[in-house]
Amino acid sequence: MIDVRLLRTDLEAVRARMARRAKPDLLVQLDNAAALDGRLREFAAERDSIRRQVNDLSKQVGQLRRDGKAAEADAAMAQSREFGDEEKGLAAKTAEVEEQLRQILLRIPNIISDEAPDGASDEANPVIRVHGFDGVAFDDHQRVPHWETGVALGILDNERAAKISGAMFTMLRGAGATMARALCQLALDRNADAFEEVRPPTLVTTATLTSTGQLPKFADDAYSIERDDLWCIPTAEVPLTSISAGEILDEADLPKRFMAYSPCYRRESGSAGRDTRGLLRGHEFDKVEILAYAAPEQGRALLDEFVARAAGTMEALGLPYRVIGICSGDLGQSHHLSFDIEVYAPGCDKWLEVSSVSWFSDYQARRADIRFRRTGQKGTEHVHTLNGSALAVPRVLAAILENYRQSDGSVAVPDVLRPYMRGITAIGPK
RNA sequence: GGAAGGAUGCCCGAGUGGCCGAAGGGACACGCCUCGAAAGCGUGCGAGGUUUCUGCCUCCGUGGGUUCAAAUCCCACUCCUUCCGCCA
Repeated sequence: MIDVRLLRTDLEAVRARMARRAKPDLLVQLDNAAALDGRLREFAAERDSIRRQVNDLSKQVGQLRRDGKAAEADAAMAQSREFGDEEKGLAAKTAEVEEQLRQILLRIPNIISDEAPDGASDEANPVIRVHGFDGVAFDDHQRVPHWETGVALGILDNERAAKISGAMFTMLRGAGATMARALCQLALDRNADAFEEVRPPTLVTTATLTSTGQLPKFADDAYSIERDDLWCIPTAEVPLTSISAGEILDEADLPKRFMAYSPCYRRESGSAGRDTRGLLRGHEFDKVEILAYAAPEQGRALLDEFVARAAGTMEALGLPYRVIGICSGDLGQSHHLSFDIEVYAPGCDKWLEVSSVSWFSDYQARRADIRFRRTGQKGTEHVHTLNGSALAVPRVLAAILENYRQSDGSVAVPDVLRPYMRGITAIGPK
């Protein structure tokens, strides 16, 4: 959530920056929030003054009792009781307005970085750079979609996945399953130099899913386990971000970095019928996520580092990729500045989004209440959070099945994966 | 699932209605001492809000309640520990 204080000190500036998201209703919500915040401050001042009088009178009652002045003590008690009643009425009004403000604030998106390009939708996202694609010719044997190759080689069995779990679930078999696991291992190993590996819970509380921004607005996108009031994580970003929820960190410990392999669960409620074939979009998939808590001034450089790490892994895998800048109209609710990495899959002739790397400024940290203290200084500030996919398995796997398909129909295993694949160098028909 | 005990500041820990935002210790910071360090001594040391008048308000797991007054009493919940049951 954004800092309410900005609405008091700089409402016009916030409005101007929020306008770039091209959602007119947002500006109305900003005004509403500012107004509610103003009322709340009046209530607070009033309450403080009542509390003060009650506190004073209560102290007097104690003293008067000790001095044996019963009549005066009773008078003070009566007076204090009146203040108490007044306070109760005020507290009820305050609670109501607080809740109204909270509900609005939870739905107001993050302030966009000035660096994010203007644009209405993903179609306006600029290509920042392309690697391994320009001028490269793809052979006919690479122009086979992975769902055909996968079935032919017996490593992709979505038909049975559907029998087991329904549509949009995938099942990898044999060398396909091995390669999926190898990709995770590769991504973890490539980032182990700087990130602590975590194996987090993948079922989380409502509070945890709210901290990262999925709730309350995007409840339909997540699987919920109502009986136990738990949610399936859509990404390891969710539990990793909440590791230090409610904690105050030392500046010296920043940036604090975590990485995690986890399954990810998504209802894909808004995308029924899109990319349903093969491995492009499933309800459950594996991903390795990298994440950092940072001091604000560290954020921008870390964002570049994260992009470089994700891109470096694609390069190591020998996949053509490009880096995309996310424009103002396409930036997610919690995002301050983001880049996507897409790999080219010649078989389906598509650029597949395999990584999204984002800087959230203090938006998530404020929701999760993660702060840090600067060395030798009093007070605290919210940290900045960043995260990105180090590697999203299914689409990378799809890209490998297409880019590495040989003329005989087999698929060569990229060199960097071979150590993780029990010596398999190529996947041939069974 | 059943039973018992517990949750206090960065950590440990005292505190069963007013004099408690909270003893004491540790850690940490600064100063003294020292060639330097350790030890000693002194000072400081939770967070947030409001204000700038260093005053006021809030926070002792969370949420409610009782009271003139709650860390302290009552209720509910959450989490932790131990034991039993169950079970990978």
